[in-house]
Amino acid sequence: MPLSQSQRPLYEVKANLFKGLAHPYRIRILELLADADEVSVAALQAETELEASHLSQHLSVLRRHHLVASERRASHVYYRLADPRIRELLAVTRALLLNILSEDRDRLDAAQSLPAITAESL
Amino acid sequence: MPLSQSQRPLYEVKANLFKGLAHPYRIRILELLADADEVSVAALQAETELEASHLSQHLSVLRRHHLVASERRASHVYYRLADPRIRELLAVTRALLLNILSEDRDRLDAAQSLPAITAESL
DNA sequence: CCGCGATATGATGTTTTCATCATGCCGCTA
DNA sequence: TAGCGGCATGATGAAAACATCATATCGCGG
Repeated sequence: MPLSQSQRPLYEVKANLFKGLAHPYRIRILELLADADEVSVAALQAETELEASHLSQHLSVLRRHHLVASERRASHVYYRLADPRIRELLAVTRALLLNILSEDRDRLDAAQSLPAITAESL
Repeated sequence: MPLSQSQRPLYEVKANLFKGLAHPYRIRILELLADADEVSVAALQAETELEASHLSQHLSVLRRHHLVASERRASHVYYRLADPRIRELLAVTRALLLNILSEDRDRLDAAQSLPAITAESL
């Protein structure tokens, strides 16, 4: 029997959580859910333009990682974030990313202000 | 030419960041760095018990994702977090994880308080 | 200047994840 | 209850990430 999540070293569980987040479509899905509180699969499909079964697989990954919860009402299924802290996590990530990207841009700008590299300069 | 990070859709860049975090050893490394401000490769190797080149590859991944910065002094190389917000990100993640795990444990406890499943009961 | 300890890079086989397609299940409505 | 729309699951080939080993670089002491 594999170890249950709660008796594995915490850094493994953490890495596992990040694996759940490590795909562009899944980020998009989570951000849609973060903005809207509750979104139907049909709406997600419309927004993401993913093929139904492909979307469904990503939703399944998110469920497996306990990042989203789903509820069936009538013939539609609605998803929402499993925990409000996920919103917080996304927000911190965005802030971090903006820091990193702006430093990148600075480096890029600095590089571009240098003289161009030509065949002769080598 | 591939798109530079800063001109790609943000959700791709975000997913990419999470990919950088999506490995147990890399989490361990980041946590060691988060606690200590600056750690030499030799110390990281001692703590993680990784083979040198294996550790070095993970450090290289972390560098590529701009999560850590390194500096060589004398014959040793020292690593530190590239941005203080990474500490914040790890903290939020820990908090989120504890929420998720405690809910897991609740479900587990509830399940264990039910009568056992036996061959006869099926 | 040579060799050694410390770290990094490259190449390769293996495992994991992704994308796609086919198929299955469920609840609604005719 | 038959059939359809909405969603999920399973199987398969392709792509990416991982682990391991061999090799390369860099600084220092001898």
